[in-house]
Amino acid sequence: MKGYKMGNGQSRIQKKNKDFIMKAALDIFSKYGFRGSKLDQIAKQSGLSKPNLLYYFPSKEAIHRELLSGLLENWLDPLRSLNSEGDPFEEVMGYVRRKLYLSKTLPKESRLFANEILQGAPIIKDVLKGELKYLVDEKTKIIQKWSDEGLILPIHPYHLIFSIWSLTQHYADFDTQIRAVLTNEKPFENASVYLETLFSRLLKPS
Amino acid sequence: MKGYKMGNGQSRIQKKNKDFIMKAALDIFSKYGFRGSKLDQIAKQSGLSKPNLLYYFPSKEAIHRELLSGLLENWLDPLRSLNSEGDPFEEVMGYVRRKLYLSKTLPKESRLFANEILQGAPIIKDVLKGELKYLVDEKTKIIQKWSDEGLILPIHPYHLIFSIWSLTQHYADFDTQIRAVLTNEKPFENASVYLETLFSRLLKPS
DNA sequence: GTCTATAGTCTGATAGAC
DNA sequence: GTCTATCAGACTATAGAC
Repeated sequence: MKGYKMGNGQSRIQKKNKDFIMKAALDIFSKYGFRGSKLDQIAKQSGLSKPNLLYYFPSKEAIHRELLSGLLENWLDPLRSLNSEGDPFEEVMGYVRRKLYLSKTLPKESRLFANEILQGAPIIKDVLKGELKYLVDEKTKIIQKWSDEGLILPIHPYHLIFSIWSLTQHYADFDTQIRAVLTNEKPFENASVYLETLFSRLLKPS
Repeated sequence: MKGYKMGNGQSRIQKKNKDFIMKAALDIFSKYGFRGSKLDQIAKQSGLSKPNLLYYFPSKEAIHRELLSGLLENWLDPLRSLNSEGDPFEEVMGYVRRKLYLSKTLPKESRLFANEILQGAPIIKDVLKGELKYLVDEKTKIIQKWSDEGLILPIHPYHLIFSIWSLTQHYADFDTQIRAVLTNEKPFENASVYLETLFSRLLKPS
């Protein structure tokens, strides 16, 4: 086994250590943002020494960029699969469910994204104005059509998308506040039921 | 006029400089969080020298704490005035309108709050678990009663509050993302109409 | 009250032994 | 590949002149 290389030219150990670093970096960057995060913390959290971090990555910024770019695909995919051929309400609700699932399973990634946006999106601004805007423009056309045809209630398609983003991501991003208020409940389980009701009343023709 | 003191023992100039500092600090802290913000930036932004900042405030942390505590009253008040004697839908909608107005007029304060929550609320956790939780517990009882009596549609009162928080604050906190997608629109004006529709369909008995 | 100068600490990154 | 040692710059905060 010794000397065995992975497909991308990295040994098992290299891959494992890179994973440790990425996991630790996600912990720290998602909490404190880029400038508030220190390599010392990430080193400690990952169990590696600070110079060793910089053996695997050229700089602090490189770690941060790699985290963000790994995140973006995950973030855009749920909207991509909204299908113009499907049942209108189920398609929108499917998007809601996928976004809520992301918030539940990847809350730190959600907070990393939130931190980036709060700072004015210095790194991903181009993606937002390009790929994201293009995707939203496409999908809102579909929603507008459904709305015009009476398959769902009349709705502002862009703000519908924004409300899906806000309602689902809130459970990850403001987790601390929600748990401070809800002491005896599992937030995500009731959120799931609540959002079904909300979007049903918002969109289903009666 | 020379030597005139304000009621709290501060001269006009002192008050004015403190204001400059607080305004600059809000700009910086709301973007980068506490640890990501540097006194140099705040000094430059406020037009004062760095040692002069520390003449008015004992430390960087003191500036941050004063910003947060000044914010909290603003943040809790809109919920406080939800009145059990009023018209149920109008009372909830009034809360939505007040929160959206805060997001529109104080977006930086909203992002300062978001940053504090993302970091696990190290400073205001006690307020969240105390004052905020108490307030939410009280108001959700009122909403539950309205719901039980059929004055509004059946609803999970806590998640209704969360959805009001998320939908209104999103327009301030994720402003960068929204403006990247919506290039030809004034977000807050359409948000106002959209949220009227959303909460009307969600709550009004038909 | 405001400044320059600087103390003392922290931070990202590098050098070099093993 | 990983470590110890350390550099150069940045950071919060203080001292002391004016």
